[in-house]
Parts: sequence; C-alpha cells; structure tokens
Amino acid sequence: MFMTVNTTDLVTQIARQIAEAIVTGKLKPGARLTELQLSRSFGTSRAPVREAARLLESQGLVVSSPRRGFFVRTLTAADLRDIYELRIGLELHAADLAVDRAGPDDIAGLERQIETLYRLADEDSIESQIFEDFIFHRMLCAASGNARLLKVYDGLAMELRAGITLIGKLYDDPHRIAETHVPILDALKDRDRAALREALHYHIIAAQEAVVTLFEDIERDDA
Amino acid sequence: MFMTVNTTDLVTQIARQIAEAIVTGKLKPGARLTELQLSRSFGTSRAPVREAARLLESQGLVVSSPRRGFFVRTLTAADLRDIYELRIGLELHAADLAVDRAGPDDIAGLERQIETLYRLADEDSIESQIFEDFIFHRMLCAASGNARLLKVYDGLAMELRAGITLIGKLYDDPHRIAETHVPILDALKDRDRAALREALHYHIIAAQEAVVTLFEDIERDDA
DNA sequence: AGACTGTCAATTGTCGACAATCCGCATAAC
DNA sequence: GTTATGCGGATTGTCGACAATTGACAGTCT
Repeated sequence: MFMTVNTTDLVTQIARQIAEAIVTGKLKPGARLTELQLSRSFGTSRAPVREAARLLESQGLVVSSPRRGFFVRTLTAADLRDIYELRIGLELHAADLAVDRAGPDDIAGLERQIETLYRLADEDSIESQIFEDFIFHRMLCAASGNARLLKVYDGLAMELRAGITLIGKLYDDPHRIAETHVPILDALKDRDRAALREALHYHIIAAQEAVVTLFEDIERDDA
Repeated sequence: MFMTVNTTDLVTQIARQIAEAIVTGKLKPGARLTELQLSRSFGTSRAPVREAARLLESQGLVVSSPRRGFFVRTLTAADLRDIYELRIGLELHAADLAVDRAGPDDIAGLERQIETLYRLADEDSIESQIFEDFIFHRMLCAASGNARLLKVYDGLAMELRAGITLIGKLYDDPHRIAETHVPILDALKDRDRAALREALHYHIIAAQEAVVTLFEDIERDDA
C-alpha cells in the first residue's frame, strides 16, 4: 500500500509559496509580481509561475491587469466589511446545519481548539492565535457537513488572512479571544439554535467592528 | 473620449468559449479537454489554453488531475444538494440585507424580471426560463449591496448551470416558475423579513428537491 | 518653464520544442 | 480464462526564445 506520492504539482507548490508570502506580509499589498523574478527565485521557467498567479488571482489574493502584470491585492475597508458580512451569513448557516449534524468528534475537536487558544494566549504570539481562531471557525463550517460551504469559507479566510496580518492586536487581553468562543461551543453542545446564532453573530460582528474601523483609520491616514 | 479598446485577454476569451461550451452542454460532463485539440480549434498555442483551463478549474467548471489533464466537471447528486443548501444560506442572508438596502430601482428590476419570466413561459424554450430565473436571484443578491456575496452566488450559479442544462423540465406548467417568484418580491416590497425568508426558502427547497431527485435517478440508472 | 514626442530598457503574451509520463493494446505467463 | 508484462502512441509539464506592449526618460518645440 503506497501513499499517493507527494509530488504536489509544481504550479500548486509555487502558488502555495506565493500565497504564504502574501499572508505573512513578506509581499506587501500592491507589490508587483514580476514573472521573471519569481521564476528565478523558484528555479523554474515563467510558465508555471504564470499559471500559479492565475490560480491566486481566482482566489482573490492577487489581481492582474492585462499587459501590466500581477499585483498583490489591496483590501479596502469596504472589502473587509463585505467579507465579514458574508462570513456572518455563511457561518450562521453552517451553525444551523451543524446543530443537526455535528457529531461527538466535531464537538471534541472544537473543545480542543479552544484549549489551544487558551494555551496560545499564555505563551505565544498574536499571529498563531489569529491563525488558530480561523481553524476554530473552519471546524464549525466543517461540522455543517457541506463541503461547498467549507470551500467558500476557506476562500474568505484566505483573503482575510492576507489583510489581517498587518494588524497588531485586536483585543487588549489575549485571553478574550479564547473566551469569546466558549459560548459558541456551549450553544452547539446544547443544540440551542437561537443561542448559537446569537453567540456567533456577536462574535463575528465584534471582529468586523475592530478590523474595519482599524482599516478605515489607515485609509484616512493615507488620504 | 475613447472607450477602453475591447481587447479582452486571449486567455479570458478562450475561457469564456470553453465555459460556454460546457454550460450549453456541447462539452459533456466528464469529457476530456485535450490541450492540443483545443489550442488547434482556437488557432493558438497550448499556453493560453492551459491558463484558461486553470481559470475554469478554480471556477469549478473543470477538474484537473496531474499528468492526466483537464476534464469537464461531473456533478453528483450530493454536489447539487450541497450547492443548493449553500445557496439557501446565501440568498436568505442576501434577502435579509436587501430588506434594509433595496432601492426602488432594485425593486423595479425584479418586477421586470418576473414579467420576463411570464413572457418566456408563453413563447420560449425552457432554457431561457432557467437562465432568466438565475438572473432574478442574481438581482436579489445584488440588492444586498454586498459585492462579495454576489461573486460567490455567481460561482454557484455557474456550476449549477453546467449541471442543469441536461435537465428537460422541472415543472409541468411553465407558468409555475414565474408564479413562485411573486411572493418573494411581494415580501421584499413589504420589507417583511420573515415572509421573505419563508418564501425564498420554500422556493429554493422546491428547486433543490426537483433537481436532486432527478440526479439521484440518473445515478441509479448509471449504476 | 511646461508640454509634447521619440527612443529604449523592462516586462508580458505567445509560441514551438523536448523530455517525462500515462493509457491502451497486444502478447505472454500462469 | 484471467492476470501480469512490455511496448508505442498520445498527452502533459516545462522550458527558452521571440514579438508586442508598456512606462520612463531624455530631448525638442512652443
């Protein structure tokens, strides 16, 4: 019995590296992606790089303008507001479905994830917390049992991560992040639809508020 | 004052043609997309075709497996169930937002669209009706004022169209399609959130039921 | 001085070619 | 009769090269 040989497509590999560079902020918003330069850094020709760039474009991480090339996408405050607003609809729907479908392993996974968040609040950087926060919500979407919904969530999360890395901190007390997830999980355990919607809604709105106002301030400074 | 010269990217052009062939059924689900063959038919080389295929892959119209090539995506009954289920969440959320944000022009547009549906019920083929049905729901999503939500809807609609063209008819009476949209618009006019959700939910569930059972029958025959 | 125009380097869009790999088929082995 | 093996054509993955276009800079004209 052999595992499928981990010969991840070169294109996929390149796309992943570029995406990594974008979400970690190594490639700043608006930065130009020169094909030749990228292909040199990967030791390949331009063809796979172009295909990878097209892939990332469809994921919303980069934009392209004909005859001018690819650029790292810049998110505006309005973009972020839309994304969060959509995320609310998406996760509320996922939660509704999860109330009926979430199994013991889903619950257990969410529980462990909250523990992880608490642990990171003590020891680690804010970046890992944000990342693990996304994982928690991803697990919730996965518990909906709807693969397509999860895919859309992943797309939104990717875009958000690209915009959010620049942000230092959202809460004063790092434990707040972990704490705000507890009522969500509790409501799911109780199979209490109304409480779950309420907790989730509040949670995401809070994040939206923090992120959007922060971006609005940045845009005001730029102008 | 000059219009921006309509020099749509070659890649985009090719992608559009392939997409057209897929949604109209000229390229059947599971069919292989041979790069050389396609490039010949377009009079180009393989490079733009590959990029176009990657684009369509990210839109879910085609799938690729390394070293084997690109194939027209085949939708299973489970896929369709997921898509419709997600669509419910998406459109309900859009409706919620539209209740607050829909302007007179949005309402007027929806009204005209229902008239179009009635007209097509009398004179035209079922295909145009299905297409215009999508347009109606797209207008509803547009009325949400959330560009990202609209984009996701477009993605889902594209996939659905690819799967649905094969279907002959969904209702016995072609006027039924038009009629079922009336309560949706009425509820939106009244700004009645509950009624709107209810009408929309019922409407989509009905379509889901029809399409999914149809596909389940097809799959049973195949097996 | 300021606006316009022509040139030039840099970059993208596209192409054809070559090597690596996969699929189907015929053949052979059990 | 069924499974394994090995070939051959077809197809993909990747590459380097060339033409077309862009943006910037310098030089010129008013």
